[in-house]
Amino acid sequence: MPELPEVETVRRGLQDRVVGRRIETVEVGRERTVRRTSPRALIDGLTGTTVTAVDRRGKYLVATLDSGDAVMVHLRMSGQLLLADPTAPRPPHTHVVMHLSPDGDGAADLLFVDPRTFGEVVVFDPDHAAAEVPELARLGLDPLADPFTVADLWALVHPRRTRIKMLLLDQHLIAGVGNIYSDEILHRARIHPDRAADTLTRPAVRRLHQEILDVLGAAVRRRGSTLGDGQYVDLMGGSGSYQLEHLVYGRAGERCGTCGRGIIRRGVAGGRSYHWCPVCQRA
DNA sequence: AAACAAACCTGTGCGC
DNA sequence: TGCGCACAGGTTTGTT
Repeated sequence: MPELPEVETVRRGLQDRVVGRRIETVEVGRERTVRRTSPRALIDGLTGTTVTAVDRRGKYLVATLDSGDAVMVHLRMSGQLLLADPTAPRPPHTHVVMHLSPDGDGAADLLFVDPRTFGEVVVFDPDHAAAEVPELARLGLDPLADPFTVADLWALVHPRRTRIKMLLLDQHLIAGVGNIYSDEILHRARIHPDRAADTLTRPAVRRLHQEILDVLGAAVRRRGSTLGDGQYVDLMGGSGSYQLEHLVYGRAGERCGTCGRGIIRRGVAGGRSYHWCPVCQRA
C-alpha cells in the first residue's frame, strides 16, 4: 500500500504529534507483527522511552528513542499508524498499542493496524543495525532524502538490461518508489515500462529523473494516494488526494488524458500489474 | 544478470 | 444469496 509519499506523510505526522512524548505502556496483540524479535522485546524496548526523532529511508520509518535504541516500522501492504483516542474502540487488526503521555490535546494511543500482517515493528540497537535490520543498509538512494542527480540515475540505469519498470521497483537501487508511482513516473517521462534500461537515451534518463522528483514531490504535497478501498490514511486518519492526479495507474481501458487518443493498457511483470499509454509511451 | 513463482495474510469485488 | 476465483500499495527467497 504505502510508497514513499505515504510513508513520508506518516513520518511528518509522527514528527508533529509523537516526537517528545513518552511511551507509557505498550500492548502487543499479534506476535507476527514483532516476529523479528518478540512481544517482550518490543514492550521492554519501548516502555518508558521518549521518541526524539523520526526518519524515513525509502518505505521504512526509523524512530530514535532517548534510550539510545531505535524502532523500525514497515507498513508493507496494509499497515497503518494511527493516533487514536484511548477511550475509543480499537479498529479491527490493531496489533500494537502504544499509550503516549499527554500533550496539549491530552493522552493518545499510537496504534499499529495491519489486516494482512505483512508489516512489522522492531526495536533495535543502532550500533548493531547491520545485524538486526540488514535491509536498511541495503537500500538504494532515496530520491527525496538523499542527493539524487541525473548522473546517479544514469549510473543505475545504464549498465542494466532489466525492464525499466522493474528497475524502478528495486529498492536496492532506488528506495521508495512502488507500483503506483513507477507507473505514473514512466507515463509522465513518456517511457514504455517494458523498455530495457540500458537502451534509454540520455534525454530519456533526464526526463525520468525529473519525473521521479516531480511526481514524488507532488504526491507528498498531496499527502499520498488514498485508493477506493480507503486503506491508506495518515496518522490522524485523513486521506491523501494524489489519486486524483493518477494518469495511468488503475485506469486500464480508459482513454489517456494526456494525449486524448491512446487507451490505457495493463500488463503484468513479476506478478505486479502495470499501466501505460501506448501512444504517449512508445516501446 | 534477469525473470518468474511462491511465500507471507486478509479483505474485497466480481462473475456465475 | 452464496461460492470460488482474481487481485491488492511490499519484500524475500528460491528456481530457472
